[in-house]
Amino acid sequence: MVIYDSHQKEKIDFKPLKDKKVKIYVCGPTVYDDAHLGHARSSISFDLLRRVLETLGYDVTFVKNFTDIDDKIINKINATGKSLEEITTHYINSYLNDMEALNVKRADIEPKATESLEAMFEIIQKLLDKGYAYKLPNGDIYFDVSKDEEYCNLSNKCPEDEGVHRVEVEGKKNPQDFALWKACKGENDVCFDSPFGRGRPGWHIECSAMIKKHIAYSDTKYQIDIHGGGADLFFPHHENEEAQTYCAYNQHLAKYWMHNGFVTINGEKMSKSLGNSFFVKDALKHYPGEVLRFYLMSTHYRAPLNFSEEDLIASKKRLDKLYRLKKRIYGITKKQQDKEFEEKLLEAMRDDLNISKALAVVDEFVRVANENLDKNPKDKSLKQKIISNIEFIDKLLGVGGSDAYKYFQAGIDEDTKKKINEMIEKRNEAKKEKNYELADKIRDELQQLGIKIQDTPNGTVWEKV
RNA sequence: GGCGCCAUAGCCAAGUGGCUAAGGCAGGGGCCUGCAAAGCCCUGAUCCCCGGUUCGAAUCCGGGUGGCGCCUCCA
Repeated sequence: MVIYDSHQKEKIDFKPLKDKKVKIYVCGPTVYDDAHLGHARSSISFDLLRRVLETLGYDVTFVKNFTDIDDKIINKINATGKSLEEITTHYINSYLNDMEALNVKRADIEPKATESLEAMFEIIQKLLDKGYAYKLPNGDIYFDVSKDEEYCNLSNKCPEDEGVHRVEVEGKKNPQDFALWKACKGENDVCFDSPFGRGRPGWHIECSAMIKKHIAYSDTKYQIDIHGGGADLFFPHHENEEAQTYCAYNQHLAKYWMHNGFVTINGEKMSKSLGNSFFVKDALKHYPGEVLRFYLMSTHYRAPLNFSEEDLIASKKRLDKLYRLKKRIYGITKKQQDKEFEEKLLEAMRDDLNISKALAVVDEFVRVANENLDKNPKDKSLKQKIISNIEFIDKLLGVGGSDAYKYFQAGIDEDTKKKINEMIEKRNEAKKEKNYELADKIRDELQQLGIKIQDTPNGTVWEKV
């Protein structure tokens, strides 16, 4: 496996810290709102990584956190009058539902920040003891970047002079210093007890703590193998995580850093502050999760993906072809492994998740399979290989696993299905009597209902347009 | 202002020094079909511009132009 490391800025051979074990931590969402397509893409990107590693035989431990305490959540509490728990539980469930629809595997561990406070206290205490952190008179605790010689080596993105904006707080030693602990700010704040007084954690400390608590090695140069997240998290979030962990434990945080590119709309980053968010749950009203997944993963994970419905439709047509092939071999249950195909697909994906190459391999497989089925419609061995290959595609890429008929008939209720079948029956009778005028009329009627039919050797089948 | 990323056919998108620049969508032609649909076959770009390195560059270097991101919460 070769992956692109954001820190070294090049593709490098992946070698786990220990044996065949791989520990991955991905920054999950802050749960104050529904997931948008950007969350979906990030999730799918790292889901692909996980699937490839697992298929390669690695023993993967995958952790994705929920940030369930932060300013936006507090704002929501104050705006709605609901409790923290109510709000975060609601959005966590919503997120998990969306990701399930996108066929993203659940993480092995899904820690919440509010349940990892002890681990944060430990890090903060160590940083205070070692002189890497200082407490202000108001109770806030800051990380002192000037004490960390390695600060900024990870992302290399620290501004030398004044940045455009920065959180200004009275008493901070350096503008770049960031909060480890924020003292309670009054009635409308959400606060927890701590050895440093009541307050709440800074954002960056949460991830360092959850990593330490759940998966970190303590006897290696790095705590985990891979740390992932959106490209916007590289600086300052990941830089700060690394600084805290390194200064507290004298271990680097992760051996490999991976960052996914953004989903953009009209070329601009999709984000809540820009007001151009596109929620997953809304997209799911119009397109099946699998179609959405296929579209979002069809651009390499590091490149930006400019969302367009036109491209999504084009992408769906590509997936349709896989399912039409699957329909052609419907009913076959025996499998015959096709090692050559699996190796080809895997080879593409193990090159830093080269999805374009992988999908080209899938396209070629579909084309050749159709060609061979045209020539030898009864070739059992061929059909068994096709079944096996589609299963492998599902395992590795997370698409193609649905029932082929249901895929094309999604969103059509039973009554309508019955009606469609009756019309097709009538048309077939008309065809038998060579009453093509009537047959064509029925076909037109179906077309008007949004139903496209195909006469095949196995009878007439239909699809929702 | 600091630090980065990107620019390949109508659209999406691989390729990072060398056979005829992958693949998909759309378009055109054909086979198949009662006609369709589906499927299959054929069909398209010299790679943003200028200069350089090299026997040889879309691929490396320099300079432009254009787009985007991070530096503030953010996947």
